[in-house]
Amino acid sequence: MTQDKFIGELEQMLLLCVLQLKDDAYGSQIRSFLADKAQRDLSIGALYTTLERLEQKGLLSGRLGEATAERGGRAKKYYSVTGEGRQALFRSKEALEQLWQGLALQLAPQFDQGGCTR
Amino acid sequence: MTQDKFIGELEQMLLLCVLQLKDDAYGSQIRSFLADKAQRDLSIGALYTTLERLEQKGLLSGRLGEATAERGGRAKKYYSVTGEGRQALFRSKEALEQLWQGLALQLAPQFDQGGCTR
DNA sequence: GATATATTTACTACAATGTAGATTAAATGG
DNA sequence: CCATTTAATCTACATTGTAGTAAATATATC
Repeated sequence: MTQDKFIGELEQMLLLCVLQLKDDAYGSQIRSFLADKAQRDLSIGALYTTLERLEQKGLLSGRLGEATAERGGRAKKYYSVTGEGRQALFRSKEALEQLWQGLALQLAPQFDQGGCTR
Repeated sequence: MTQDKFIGELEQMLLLCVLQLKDDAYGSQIRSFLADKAQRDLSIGALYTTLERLEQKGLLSGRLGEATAERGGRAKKYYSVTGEGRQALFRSKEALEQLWQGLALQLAPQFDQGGCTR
């Protein structure tokens, strides 16, 4: 076993969302944030399933919030990234950066498709 | 359907390896490159399966090389990244960068674990 | 205070990706 | 030709990604 396993891309993204949202990181906020910043629209189910898995793996920790909702609704579950989660994120970032090394420029000029070819 | 689907992290990495290796991008080279640059060791099977899928999705294109091996051995299959592949890579990079935005610094100071807690 | 309604999480099932071990293919050297 | 080397394919299963539906729980209303 490689011991330090890699995390999936969506998992990475959700960890980052939680970090960014700080004290306001719960389900629907996270979902909106992801859609807004990364143009990635998840269904409710997809979101919570992944959040749950991250918690089980110890990369996120969740605690139920008080019943302080303005309107109605069930209690929110607030998430925060654990030390292990931060480490996982950092490793993924490093790996990707190594592979992108010196490649950014060669990529852009090739973007000439996108529909109309004539 | 969201039309522009996201690719997995390993898929990203393999596409990047192929770009980096240019005219020398075939199985075992890619595998070595990945292990070297990103500390990610794949089994032979894991590698080729993913390469094959990328080809099927049109993100990679492969062509069999001549029988120019120095020693013995089967013909190599050389890969190159298609325009669609470059586009997919670019999108993933953009999304991740958006989410990392302004976060890099807050991460480093937290790296104090790693074994001894006392 | 019973019930409609809003907000949020949990459950269930399936598709796509990630992973590896064993096998096959094809070339060279003796 | 047979052992050896190099490389790719096959088969099977684990992990992640995804979504639809249901359940929980608060407020509003009459």
